[in-house]
Amino acid sequence: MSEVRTRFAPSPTGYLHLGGARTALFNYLFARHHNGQFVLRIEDTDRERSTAESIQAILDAMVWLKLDWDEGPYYQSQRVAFYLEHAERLLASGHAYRCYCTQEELEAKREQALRAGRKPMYDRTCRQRNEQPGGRPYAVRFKTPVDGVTVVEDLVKGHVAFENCELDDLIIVRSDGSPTYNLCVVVDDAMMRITHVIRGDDHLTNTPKQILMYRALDYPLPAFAHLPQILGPDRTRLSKRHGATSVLAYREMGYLPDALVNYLARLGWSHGDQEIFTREELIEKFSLDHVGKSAGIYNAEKLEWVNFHYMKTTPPPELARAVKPFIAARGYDLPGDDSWLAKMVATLQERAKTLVELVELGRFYLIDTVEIPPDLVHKHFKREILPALERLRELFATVDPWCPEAIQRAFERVMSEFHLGLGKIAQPVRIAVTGGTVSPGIFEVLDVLGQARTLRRFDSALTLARQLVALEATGTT
RNA sequence: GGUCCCAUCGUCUAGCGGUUAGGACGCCGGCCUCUCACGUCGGUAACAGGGGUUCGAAUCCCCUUGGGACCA
Repeated sequence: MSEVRTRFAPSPTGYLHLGGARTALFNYLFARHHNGQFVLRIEDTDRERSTAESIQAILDAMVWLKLDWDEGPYYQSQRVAFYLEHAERLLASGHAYRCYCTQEELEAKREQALRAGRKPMYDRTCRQRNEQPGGRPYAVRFKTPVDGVTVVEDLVKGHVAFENCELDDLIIVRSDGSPTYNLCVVVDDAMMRITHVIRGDDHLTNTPKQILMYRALDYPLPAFAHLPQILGPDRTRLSKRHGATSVLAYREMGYLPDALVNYLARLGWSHGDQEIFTREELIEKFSLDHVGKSAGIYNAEKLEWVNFHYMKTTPPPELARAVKPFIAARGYDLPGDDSWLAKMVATLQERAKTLVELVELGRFYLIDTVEIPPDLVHKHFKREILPALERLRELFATVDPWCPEAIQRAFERVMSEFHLGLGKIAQPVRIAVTGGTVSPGIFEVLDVLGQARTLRRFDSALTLARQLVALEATGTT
C-alpha cells in the first residue's frame, strides 16, 4: 500500500490568489484525508518573473491558512541539473532529438502553415535529421508518437482522450539550455513520488504530453485530478477588478483564515447540504469524487456570510487575540486586560462581519472620550424625560457591583417610577456613552464600559442636554 | 484557427432513470426587540435549446448555442 503524496506547485510571479489557495487546500485535504504527505514546490524556473517577495507572500499565505506542508519547499531553480539529466536520458533512449531550426525558420514555417490552413505545428524537420551539425545551438524536442491516442483518466473530468497526432513535438530544453515547464513538472512529480497530481484544469491539455514523457522515462504514472477554475462574476478569469484576489488581502480585510478555507472548500466541492465544516470535518469528508466539473464563480457575499458565521462562533478570547492587530492598525491603544477585551468582543461579534468592522463598531469602547453630537442630544434628551435621566444617573452612581443585572435593575426602577418604556431611556443613554444610536445591548455596553466611564460620559451628555433645554427656553420666551 | 473542458435558481450546490427538483448565500416580508444586529418563520428564483434512447429523463446518447482553457 503506497502512501498518498500530493503537491502544490505555485510559480512565484505574484501573490497567492484564491484559485491557487483552493488548489493548495484540495491537495492538503486530500493528503491529510489519506494520511499522506503534502509537498510544497516553488516553480521558479522563470527567473525573469519570479521574485523573492512573491515566494515569501505565498509562504505567508499558506501559513496563515494553516495549510502546513510536510516536505519542501523545493525550488525548481535548484534542480535544473535533474531536468537536463532527464533530457539527456530521453535523447539517449531515442525519445527526444536535437532541433537546430532557428527562431526565424520556425516563424516562417508557422506562417506558411497558417496560410495554407494547416495547424501551426512543428513540421519535424529535425526529427529525421541524420548528421548533427556541430557548433550550432539546438533545442531538445520530445518525440511525440505520430499516431495512437493518449488517454487521461482524470479523477474529476473523467475519461479524456487526445489524438497523438494533434500533439506537437514539444521543446523540452530551449536552445539557451533551459528546461521547459512540461519537462520540469514531470521530472519533479516523478522524483518526488507524487501519487496524485491535483491542479487547475488549465493544465488538462498539457497532461497527455506529460503522460507520454512519464512513459518514455519509464516512471509510474500518478493519478490526475483537474480542478475547474474560479471565475469572477463576469465569468472571466478572476482578477483585481473583481476585488481582492490575494489571500493576504483577505487577512488585511479582517477575514478569519478558517472562514476563507471553509468558503474555498465549498467552492467546487460539496458534501450534501452542509455549508460549515471544521478543519477536522473537511479532512474527514473531503474526497475528489464530490468535486464539481464546472467552473465556479467567486461570490464575495457568500464569503462574507461564512466569515460572519465564524465571527459569531469563535470563542471571545480567541477572537480577542485575532482582533488585536486591527485595534493597533486603527491607532487605538491596546487594552491591557485580555479578559476585558474578550468581554468587549463578545458584545460585538454577532454584529461584525469582519475583524475590521468589529473594531469600527467597538470604537467607543476603545477611545477615551466620545464626542456627543448635539443634534442627537437635542432629539433624544427631551425636557420631559430629563428628570428620569437625572434619576438614572443618580442610581448608576450607587450600583454595586457594576454588572449587567444590576444595571438593568436601575433602568427598571426608573421605568416604573416614571412610567416610561425602556426605549425612552435606553436610547439617550446609548447616545451619551457611545456617541451614536447604534450599539450592542445597553446593559452589556455599560457593563463593559465600566461605572466610571459611564458616569463621566452620562454627565457630559446631561450637561449638554440641560444647556440645550435652557437655550430653548430663552429662545421661545 | 485547432484541440480539450464545461452547462440545475443571480451565485455556491444536492440530485447519480420515477422527487411537489432539496439546501445555502443574496433579495423581499412576518415575528422577536432598548437601537443595530443575532435568531426565527415564510416568500422569490433553476434543469440553455433541439433531437433521440426509455413505460418514464435534470439524470444516458447526439447536435446546436453559450462560456472557459490550452497550443500557437
